[in-house]
Amino acid sequence: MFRSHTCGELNASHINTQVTLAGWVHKTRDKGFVLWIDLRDRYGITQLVFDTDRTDAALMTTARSFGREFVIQVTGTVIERASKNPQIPTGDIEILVTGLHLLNPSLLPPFTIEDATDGGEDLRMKYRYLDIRRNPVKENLIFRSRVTMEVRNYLSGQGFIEVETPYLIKSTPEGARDFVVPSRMNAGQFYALPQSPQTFKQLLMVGGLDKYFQIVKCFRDEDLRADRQPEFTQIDCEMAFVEQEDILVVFEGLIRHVLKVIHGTDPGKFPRLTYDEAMNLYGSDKPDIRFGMVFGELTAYTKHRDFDIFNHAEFIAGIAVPGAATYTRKEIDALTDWVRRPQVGANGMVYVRCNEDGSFKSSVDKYYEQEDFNTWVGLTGAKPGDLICILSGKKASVRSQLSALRMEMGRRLGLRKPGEFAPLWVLDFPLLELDSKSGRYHPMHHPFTSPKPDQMELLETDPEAVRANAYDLVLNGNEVGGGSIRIHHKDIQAMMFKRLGFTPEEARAQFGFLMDAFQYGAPPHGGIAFGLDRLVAILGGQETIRDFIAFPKNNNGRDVMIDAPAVLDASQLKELHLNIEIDP
RNA sequence: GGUUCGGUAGUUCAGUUGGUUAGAAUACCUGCCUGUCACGCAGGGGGUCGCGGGUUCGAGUCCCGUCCGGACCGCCA
Repeated sequence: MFRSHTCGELNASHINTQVTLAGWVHKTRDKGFVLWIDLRDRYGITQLVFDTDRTDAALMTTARSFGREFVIQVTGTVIERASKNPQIPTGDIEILVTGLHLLNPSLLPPFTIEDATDGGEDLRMKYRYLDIRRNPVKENLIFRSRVTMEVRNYLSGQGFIEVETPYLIKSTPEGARDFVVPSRMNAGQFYALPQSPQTFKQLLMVGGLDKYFQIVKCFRDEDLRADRQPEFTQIDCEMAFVEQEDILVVFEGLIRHVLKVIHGTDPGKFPRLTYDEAMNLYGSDKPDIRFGMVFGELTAYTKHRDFDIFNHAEFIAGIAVPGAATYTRKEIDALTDWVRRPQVGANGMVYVRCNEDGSFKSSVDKYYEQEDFNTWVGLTGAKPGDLICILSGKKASVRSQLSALRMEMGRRLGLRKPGEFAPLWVLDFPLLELDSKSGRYHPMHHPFTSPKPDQMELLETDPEAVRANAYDLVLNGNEVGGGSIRIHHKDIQAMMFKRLGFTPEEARAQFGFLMDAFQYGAPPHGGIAFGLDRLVAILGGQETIRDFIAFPKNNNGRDVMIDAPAVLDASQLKELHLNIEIDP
């Protein structure tokens, strides 16, 4: 028996029992006459004690020789501490050690194994196995496991079955870039790793499985972010014989179940906004609705004076930042610089200070009258003490810039509270987007998404006006899930590919298997997929998903621990029929 | 592809206008310490200032290039 107890479970009720523990030497405190070792494992820390009165001298010498992160096994008696530590669960007791066994020594770790480690990100990733010993990372991984378990519990309870779909599939030029895998047995041919199991789950519906889910790795060869990894996990779901409302109800239930079990909270029925409403109110299709600052559109109320910038702008909108009227000129200038950064891209910012006495101070005082400001106050919902920030320009640009400003001010004012969860559905997404570079339409969700039934003919006359049976689940300003009711008729799917610029031959080559399947009694179906990494990070109140992934990749898609990706040796390349030339 | 911040002791960082022997904290080592738990006290070791080039009497500091890391824009059906 390696251990009789863990390092987290002993307390006063165990006093006088003989125990065997195993774990890592977390910290040693040597007072000369007495020596303590904090022994750590996954479950907690238990204090070992050695002293000159009660401990064999040789044993004490051995204990002194142990360094940080040595793995040891100890036997001893649980005794009451002379001075207790109320900070930790095991703080009432300690182990008077009678036997000591070194299981494995350790090199000195390159950073401290503590909650507030001195290690930087890069170093922690290189020695991730040490990083995982730290509470914050360990707790996140345990948290993820709990969330995943609850997802399985809920979906299983709803009659879903988990089916695995293949990882080695076929590349398609649509959407994100594929990771590809060369085929040794088929010279010159490549598999692609799935960006999602989309077509397979639809085929499972044709197969009659009715309610499917899978917690599955997906792969996208695109640039990374704090909340984006090249391989990530989705909760992938599909149902047959459903319409949109059925999906919303089932998966709203999933999120509410998880929130209830994990956090003991229930946000109630989720609010719903159409895409158009979300864009008008928040300038974003994934608004954080934990706070207000909704957009006031001022375009029609700014054109009657001599202010050229507004007179020439396509779109003018403002938000009322609560309590920010006290901002100094310097602070407002800094804010203006912030929105002018290339990442935001505004040309400038007009402000109106709404003073407590009802007067206004604005950067456009010489062009506009008090009555104009009163109109703007009405449109933005500003209160005395607020600062109205106004951006102007192209409609799409102003929306994204003002949304960025809104999120930033929400953050600065502490309105984006980590423990608060504000989910909502965003519905009725546009089916298609015009790609300005290629001049082609591409699907906003994916090419299997069904248009609203009454808008089929618009597909030819006004494609951008067509709305889809597509929906996103948004949580605290993040898209955590998205899905749609799919096309299940071959003819409609063919028409969609045509609209997207596929020739019939291309459509057949890439998705013939799907359209064939649709001819054999495909049921109406739809589904949704949740980004598990992001969902877990948000539920855990954190911004970055990396510490919810055991072995994440860095900004450049590298695993710095195993040093991947790496070059292949010549024999391996030959076997794969590959001849590599690197672009200079 | 781009913007931006950073790279100095094992680690996290400071380093002024370019000027003496590059500092602090922490970690580590040694000694002391009768109840610690962020233990304390005294002492000690520890540096190719990412790399290459340039300017200069003199470069951690300025310039150019490059590599590495973080955040972001594009991208992510």
